[in-house]
Amino acid sequence: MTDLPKQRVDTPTNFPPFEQPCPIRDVLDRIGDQWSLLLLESLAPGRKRFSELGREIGDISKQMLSRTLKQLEQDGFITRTVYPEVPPRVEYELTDLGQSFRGPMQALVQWADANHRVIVEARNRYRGLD
Amino acid sequence: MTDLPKQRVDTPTNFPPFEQPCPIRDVLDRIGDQWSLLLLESLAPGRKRFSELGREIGDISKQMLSRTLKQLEQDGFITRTVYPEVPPRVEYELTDLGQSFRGPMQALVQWADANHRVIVEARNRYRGLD
DNA sequence: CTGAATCCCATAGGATACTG
DNA sequence: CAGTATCCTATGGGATTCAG
Repeated sequence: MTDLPKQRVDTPTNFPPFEQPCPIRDVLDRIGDQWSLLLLESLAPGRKRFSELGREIGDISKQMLSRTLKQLEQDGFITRTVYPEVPPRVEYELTDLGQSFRGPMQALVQWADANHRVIVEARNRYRGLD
Repeated sequence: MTDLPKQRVDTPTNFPPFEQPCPIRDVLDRIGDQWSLLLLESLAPGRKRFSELGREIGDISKQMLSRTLKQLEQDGFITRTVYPEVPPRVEYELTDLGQSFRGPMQALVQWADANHRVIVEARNRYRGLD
């Protein structure tokens, strides 16, 4: 029984609460994990099957691959199609929602790619003046 | 002594490794945490001080506020200015790098805002067919 | 092959108390 | 006010094993 993660309405903490649970945070909490973005990227070219995704990502465990795909399916980013064959085959594919996400995702990816160098330099500079 | 997080080159796992440590992942690992994006958003309008940010975010602990700001500073997203006054005042402000990040960030935020409803519906639909 | 279940550890992140 | 240090819990996520 996978009880879905509750919405963080619990402990207020030492700063006075301010905004209601916002959509941004809700979305980011889901696709902000270690693998979601990578998987959506991998699925961008087209439908792929389980192990194919595993190979492409490289260092993801089967467990996390499975979990993350399920999350993405639940949230409506991808579809999961099972082919009742002898060695089972399952294919994943972006939904319209998933496709529509490619825009902002690409913006992010491109920015990261373009600015990675600057960031690394900043880190090194920071370390330098310890 | 805050030893910086190492680069995940350790255990290969059960899938054969595939890509070298990529910039995307490196960047996302940093701004993909629970608070970075929120803070960058908060700082978008202009420079703000520590407690001001804390109040705006609402449910962030002082500790995480401090840590996250330091991370963002290290990576060159923001600057930290200390005013040697009686009650100390510290202000944070986006750097050029931080500013340049607003583009992709806004894309993401707007998408999240626009599609949150659809996602929530997808989740509920999924729960329905248990 | 595609997962689910179990075990286990490392880390994120909150609470609190203390400092300059 | 703006942090830092300490402690502690919850969660993320890998490894391994089991199942259809």
